[in-house]
Amino acid sequence: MRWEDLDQQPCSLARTLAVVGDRWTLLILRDCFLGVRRFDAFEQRLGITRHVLTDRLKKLVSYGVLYKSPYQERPLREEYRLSEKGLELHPVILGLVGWGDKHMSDERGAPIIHIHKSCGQEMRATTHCSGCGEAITAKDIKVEVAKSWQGHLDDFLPGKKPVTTR
Amino acid sequence: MRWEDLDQQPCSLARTLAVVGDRWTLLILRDCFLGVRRFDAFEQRLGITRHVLTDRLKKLVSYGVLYKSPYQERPLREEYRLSEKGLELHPVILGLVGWGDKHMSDERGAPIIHIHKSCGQEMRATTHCSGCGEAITAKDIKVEVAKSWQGHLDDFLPGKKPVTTR
DNA sequence: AATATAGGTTCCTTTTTAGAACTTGTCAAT
DNA sequence: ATTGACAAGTTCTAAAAAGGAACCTATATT
Repeated sequence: MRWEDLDQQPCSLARTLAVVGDRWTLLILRDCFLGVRRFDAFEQRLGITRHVLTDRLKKLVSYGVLYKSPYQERPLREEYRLSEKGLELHPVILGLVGWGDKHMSDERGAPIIHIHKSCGQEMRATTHCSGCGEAITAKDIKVEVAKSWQGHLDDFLPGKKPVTTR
Repeated sequence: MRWEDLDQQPCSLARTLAVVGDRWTLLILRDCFLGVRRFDAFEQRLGITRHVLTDRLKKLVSYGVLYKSPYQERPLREEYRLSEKGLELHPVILGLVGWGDKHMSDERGAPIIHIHKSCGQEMRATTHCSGCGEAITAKDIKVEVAKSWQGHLDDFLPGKKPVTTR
């Protein structure tokens, strides 16, 4: 599979990765969520090369995750801000941070804490079913091909029981 | 910043990306969650080159996200399975899929649906505060440096109010 | 006239990835 | 006994992406 075809794949995960699935994009978005908006600020904080940064910002703008907003004229200078679509990536960031807090921390623990403004508590993100509101884990979910895709995706879900050769 | 240093960064997002932040790893993990376990199955489903697949599987095993489990001897054959640590990446996958379902679908809608086994309903994932249980969005959260890191991370959070030059 | 600033672009080198062929141990068929 | 198939790799070369440094443009400041 070539990378440029990823956003045409019949899989929402693949299509999302076409936008955020490279080496740098999620780090750029992390900084966006922390309030970073300017080219040189991203460059200095991330140690990314200018060439790659230009390319990633362009891509994020073209997908509508960020938008450019002028903060001065003469000479025109623009900053990059999260769109509504971009803000909706926050659960992904929280998920990655939460896993890292738990599994990748050293003896000093998590470097950053998240405070839920409305209840004031330090929080981690938990994932719930939109239907019943209950918290879920991987084993609580099963997947099926959507009706509108049946017949076009038959080989996507592997056989339920992987064949054990003996 | 070089990629190999990412898992030493004082940021849980960066450390998680050291494990899953490259072009292919999350697609491999998607297939793991769908029940794929064998080298050649990953290869055929993803169209990934064998060289890169070998490397990514090795890395995932070394980080404890997958483990190898023999399914035959003579010749020894092993399959790759999600560890508990790997299963805990499910919220990340659900977050990415959910965003793609909403923002990257074509006219046929989401290809795959998720069913919450215990309530039987088709679901999307929602993200909640572990403290009060309420659903949250990006704007409901603020971040702070953890006490154990104060003094070592002062420049990580940018100034609250980005300086507007005019 | 020289310097600084923000946001790039260009050029060259190094690292990754793609694509295809080759390897190894075992079994089944000719 | 030889040939072929299978699973899970490894090894090669070529192409694509990323790293690193210098250069560019418009404006404002010294």
